[in-house]
Amino acid sequence: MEIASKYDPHAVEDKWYAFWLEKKLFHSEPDGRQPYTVVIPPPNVTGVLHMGHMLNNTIQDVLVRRARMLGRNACWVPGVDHASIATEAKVVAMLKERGIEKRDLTRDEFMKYAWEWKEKYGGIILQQLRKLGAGCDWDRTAFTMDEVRYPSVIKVFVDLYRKGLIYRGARMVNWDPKALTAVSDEEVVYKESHGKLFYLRYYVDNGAGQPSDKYVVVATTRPETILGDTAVCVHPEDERYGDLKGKRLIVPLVGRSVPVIMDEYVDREFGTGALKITPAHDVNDYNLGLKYDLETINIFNDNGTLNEAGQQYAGMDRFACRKQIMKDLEEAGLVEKVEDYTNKVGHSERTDAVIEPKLSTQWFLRMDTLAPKALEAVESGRIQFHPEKFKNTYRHWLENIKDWCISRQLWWGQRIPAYYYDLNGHTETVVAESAEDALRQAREKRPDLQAADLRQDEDVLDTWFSSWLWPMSLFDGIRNPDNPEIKYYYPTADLITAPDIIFFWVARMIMAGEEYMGEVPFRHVYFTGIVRDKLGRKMSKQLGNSPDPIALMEQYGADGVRMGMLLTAPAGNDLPFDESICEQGRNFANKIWNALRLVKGWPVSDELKQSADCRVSVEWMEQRIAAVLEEIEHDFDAYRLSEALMKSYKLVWDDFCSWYLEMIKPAYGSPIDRETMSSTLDIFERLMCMLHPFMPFITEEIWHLLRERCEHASIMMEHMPTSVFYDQRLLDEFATAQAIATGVRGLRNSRGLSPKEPLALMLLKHSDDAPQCPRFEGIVSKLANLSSMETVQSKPEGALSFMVGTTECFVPMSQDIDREAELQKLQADLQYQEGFLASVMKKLNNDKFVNGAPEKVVAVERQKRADAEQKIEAIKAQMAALQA
RNA sequence: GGGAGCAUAGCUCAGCUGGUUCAGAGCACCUGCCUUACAAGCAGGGGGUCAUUGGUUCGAAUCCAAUUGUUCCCACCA
Repeated sequence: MEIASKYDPHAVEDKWYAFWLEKKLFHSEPDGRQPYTVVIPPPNVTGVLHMGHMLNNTIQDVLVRRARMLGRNACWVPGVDHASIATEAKVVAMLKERGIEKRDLTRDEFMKYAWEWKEKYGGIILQQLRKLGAGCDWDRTAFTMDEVRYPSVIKVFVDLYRKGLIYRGARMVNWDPKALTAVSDEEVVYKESHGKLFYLRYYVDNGAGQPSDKYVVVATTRPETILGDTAVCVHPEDERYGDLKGKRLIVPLVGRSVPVIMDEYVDREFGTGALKITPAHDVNDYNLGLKYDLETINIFNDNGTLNEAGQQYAGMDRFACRKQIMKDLEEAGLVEKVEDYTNKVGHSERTDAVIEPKLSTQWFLRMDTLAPKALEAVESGRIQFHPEKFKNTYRHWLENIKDWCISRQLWWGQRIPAYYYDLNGHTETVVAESAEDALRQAREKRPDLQAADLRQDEDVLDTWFSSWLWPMSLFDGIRNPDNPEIKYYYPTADLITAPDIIFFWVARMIMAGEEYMGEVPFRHVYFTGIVRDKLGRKMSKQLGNSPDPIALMEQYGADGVRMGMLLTAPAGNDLPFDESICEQGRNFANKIWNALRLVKGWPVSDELKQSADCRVSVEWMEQRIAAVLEEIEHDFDAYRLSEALMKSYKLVWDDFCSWYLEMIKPAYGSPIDRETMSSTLDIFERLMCMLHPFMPFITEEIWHLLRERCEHASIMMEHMPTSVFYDQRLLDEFATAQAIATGVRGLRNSRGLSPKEPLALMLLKHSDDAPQCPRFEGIVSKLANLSSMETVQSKPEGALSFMVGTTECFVPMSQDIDREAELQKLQADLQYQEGFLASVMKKLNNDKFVNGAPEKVVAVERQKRADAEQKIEAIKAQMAALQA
């Protein structure tokens, strides 16, 4: 069989992914096995694959493939999120390009366009995940607005409303004037902004609503909001303003007379210590407004322009108005001074528009009963976070949680199932799963009501209000809580997500799970890090610093990219991404490939009997695998995936390729015996199984090339090797053999001796220490190219030496050796050993140590002393021999 | 302003309940090799006062405190 010397992932990857799909190997149905369920964090339907997805989904795939090979019924459910704001923004932009304005469309017309857009462009990311090798059960692909998920969301809304957990209220919300919707606190990003602090004069009311000659200076960053001022506040203990008590002030330009209120909220140190109060446009002012029963004057339209309350400024944009009003204030002589000022201004995460605090009617979900349960689930350990440090963040948030604003002023999403109608001149509300149901309910109060008299709420629900149900709604557990699927697959096993959505999503899923299933939605949460560029910056479209994952996989192979990313990404640690890490993955794939070439290139002989060297080599490799498996299992238990991968990597590259294959390798052209070959294929297979979760494609390919397989066979369905008892003494013995071989190679290297020239090796036998690797002597001879290996009673003349432990090893030289160089080496060695001995002696001469430390520790130190003394003696003897 | 985390080799990180896993790994680097599996490779090698300063202890990378630096989260004083 002719096998190319370089591994080519392209054909291999496409071939096997198609095979897995065709054989439906990712598909799961409930059965008698223990389930292992993972739900994908649903990417935005508008999304395209980025590096964060790569990392996140690779981890999920590793866990799912491993669980399946460990005999569990693995089910990884994929899906996408409708992403209200992001998608609606895209559709609006698309329509705009076609000359259509959203405001000219009816809701139904708009939704038709939106669904068309979704069908055409949505979910590209799911296709891209296939390239990565993601073994999702595609038959279960879900969408947060599909025919199962949509009604589930509505059902939950109605239910929570009936339980009294959902209410409608006037609240100060974060208004996005561009998207024309309220956004949650979590969707506001504060950015440093260089602005001005304006000092304005508020004249004291003379009692008749006219300015007197006295004035108070008030500092503000937003002079345009004076139009909505309804009070000025000072600290009650501020002597500067003591005489203002009970007075009124005239708002500059506006001419309105407003009261002076006194409240400790005011920071006397800031500005002038006098604060203007605009209850409609500032959260804190709003609260003060409530406290002092102040008038609320809303001066803005929803799009951020001034409304009629803005008087002569009506219709202007808020920022244009700010300039104009400053000009007018200057002209009126009402400006005391202007300072440069840097503060943080809230921006909309989605549209980047400056957030406008706005008083509006929104729907809220109460958190006071839901939050404590979610906190308990994590505190009690029913859910474990990896790494654990995120518990702190989680706790802090839940302990200070505010009610969740769940309404959004958009069309793309689940429309809030609240209906309004007139009853005796005021508006009544009914909440119901359908219009028919709402009508039925409403008729109980107003029997003559017609369907056309009911008006459904215009708003939709926050997208997270659908995603928080994801682990349940995927199995239709909301509508049919007793169905066999939800009973089998819930709770899911592991959730893999990024820490930035711990509040948006993780905490809320826990709440929903507790509320609707009475059980947590998952047992473990694995938080990935954030993928950054080499400079430590977050990857973003704007910076253009994000590599195209598809192109990367083209270049390095999906396995290479997966391996490279995982190797450098311990849980919770940010990943500074550099293409070179993919190179390491690609190189590893190539290494495995070439190991296959070597093994498959050997002719096999049935006559040849297995040599003792080969037998012990096989034995060693098997023991070694068992030992590493034990470590890897611990790593997986602790979710240390990168450690597990690194150990697998070294097992294959170092132990298997660099040692084992060299040990059993027949002389060129000679055959290998059947038994060793067969064991080697077994070992190779086992290694491929171990690697398969990390590198699914190449392992499947090689597994098929190693032996004839039946048409339906796949490595995916093989059993993952598990650790068994292993003989540590054999492993130790081999470590000694390795040390000897390495010592000889080092000697050759430093003295420029050819590896082709066979050398004789002598081990100096001390009193009763036998040669330390009896079973591997033949192998050492082969690996180090020794002509002989013997134990001697005394030091040979004219030999180079090195030490393995306390055993001196000699290689006699025919030609003269460079005495000067050898002496120098020995001298350095001597110095080190003497220093080491001194540090040991310091301890042993310390009575407190000898008496205070455990017997075992002291014994170890004594052994160290003995070893060091022996080594020093040996070195000195060698030096003496050289100088003789 | 409040809170949490981190600081070990050039880079990314291990290092569990203080003591032979105590100073480690991978990559990068240096030297020598195109040795018929692999130069995407082989063999060998150098490199760290474990951020700083104190403390506890017979003994500290490991425990405690302070300092410095750094990251993240929360709040958002107009």
